[in-house]
Amino acid sequence: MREVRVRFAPSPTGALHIGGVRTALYNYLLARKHNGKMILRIEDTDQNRYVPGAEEYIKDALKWVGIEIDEGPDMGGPYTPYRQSERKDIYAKYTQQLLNDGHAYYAFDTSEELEAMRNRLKTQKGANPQYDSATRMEMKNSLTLAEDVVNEKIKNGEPYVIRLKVPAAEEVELNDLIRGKVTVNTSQIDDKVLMKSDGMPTYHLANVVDDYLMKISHVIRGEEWLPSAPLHVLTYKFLGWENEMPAFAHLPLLLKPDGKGKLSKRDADQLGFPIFPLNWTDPKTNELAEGFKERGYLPEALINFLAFLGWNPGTEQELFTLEELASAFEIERIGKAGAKFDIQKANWFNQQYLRAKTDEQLGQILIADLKKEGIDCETGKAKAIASALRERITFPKDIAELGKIFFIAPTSFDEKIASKKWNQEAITVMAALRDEIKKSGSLTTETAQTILEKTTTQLSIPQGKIMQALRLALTGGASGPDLMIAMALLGGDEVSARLTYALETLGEK
RNA sequence: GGUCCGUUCGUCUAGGGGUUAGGACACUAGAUUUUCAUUCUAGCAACACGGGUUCGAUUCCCGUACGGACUACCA
Repeated sequence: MREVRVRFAPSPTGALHIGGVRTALYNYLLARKHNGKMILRIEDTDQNRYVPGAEEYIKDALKWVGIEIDEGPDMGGPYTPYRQSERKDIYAKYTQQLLNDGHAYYAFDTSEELEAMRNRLKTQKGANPQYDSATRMEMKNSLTLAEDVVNEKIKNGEPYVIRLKVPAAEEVELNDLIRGKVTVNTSQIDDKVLMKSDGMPTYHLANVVDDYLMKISHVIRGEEWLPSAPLHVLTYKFLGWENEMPAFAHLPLLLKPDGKGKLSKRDADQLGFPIFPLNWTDPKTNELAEGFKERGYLPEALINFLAFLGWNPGTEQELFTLEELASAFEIERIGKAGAKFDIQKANWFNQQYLRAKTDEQLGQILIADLKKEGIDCETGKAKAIASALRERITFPKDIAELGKIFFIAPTSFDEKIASKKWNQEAITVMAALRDEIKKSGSLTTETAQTILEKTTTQLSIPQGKIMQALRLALTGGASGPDLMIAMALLGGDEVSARLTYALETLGEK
């Protein structure tokens, strides 16, 4: 088998979509599995859609999820440059070859003329409204115009494009690694523009030329390319590269969670989850789209989740590191059908990976988040809080959100719980408990438990009846970590102060 | 409209001519946790439809339906 060389070839037209991240991931996994190379190629041949900052964003996003690039615009490589706008003369050379061999031709039709042709054909039953073997002889091109007229037009600087001369009726076969044999008749393919009037190649030409020159072994890309893949095969043939043609694998699309159709930013916004890996500010609208990173998703969780959207190892293992994914990955195990994007599963992965962190790591997250709110927390305490909270967090920010109660006393109380649980019994116990705690000095998980037991037995009130009232008094809410641990973390003084405040505020009603 | 691609629980999927069609997320219930969460156990729940082929089809073939992609001097 030849050296595995794959490429991720995004267009810098905006933020990298989550689907693009998955495409990059599958490419990367194949490269890693076979000790091959991962190439980043920037496909910036459309000057109208170019968005400043997009290329940087793409690189940052790949870096964040852990996809490493072996060759690309920044680090270079044996087939430099890796930005298509810098390869114009290369494309010109091969376009000329195609022209010389009679596989391509000049076309001078204006956009109005093209539109008129399409409109005319649309009304005819059975006709494809496209520039192809059936229509090209009616158009203005080097096939219909005399040679000297063509030369004259070019000399005068008239705008022209170069089109591929697709044969009339041939079966073009393509063996897709995911879909198997795909056959298309050339009568369905139009004479695609290879070179635009601004001298830039189109995707169809640039992608074939670059994949060949960069010795790409596998083209793994989205399903939206499947219909034009036969055209690319044809181009390889015309260029004489049929034997070096890469293998193709067209990935199923990522679909919207509800309903039908492919996942769009709109759907994500509506359902309240990100679609870009990192924060992205649209330079046109100045609108900020929050990224998975900023939303609290761990890169390893996102990757694991994404990998399973359309692929699975065939075993029952669900949690995979990037390295494990790479060794388990097989193109043949990629599914054919589109996968709906289920953010709940992503959340579950995130929870799994977050919990796998140590108390130290979680404690550091807590310290950093608290600092933003002007709260200082020493590492020992942070670790203890993290340990108490670790089972109840999905996102890193949850630690500080839940842990805040250890630093900020409640100023208000959940009314529902108060009306249900703050009764005479509770008040009696709370008051007694406060007095006991005041006397006892320091508080540990064990002493808190002992004091609570002692107090409730003395008053002969079952503990279970007042636990929620106690939590309410201490935290203002109805849920949280183990109460004894919470009391020890708070310390005797703070506990009695909070009990006093609760007794005063909630009163006897 | 045309071309191409697809269709197993609500979702991600395993499987594959004879299976109690398996797992995970979500959901529901019970246990544990003197609360909540966690954890554990159980439950709910799927082969789009119609024809073939076959002793037998969810699996193979053909249609139909539905869905998607493409149909630009965008990628």
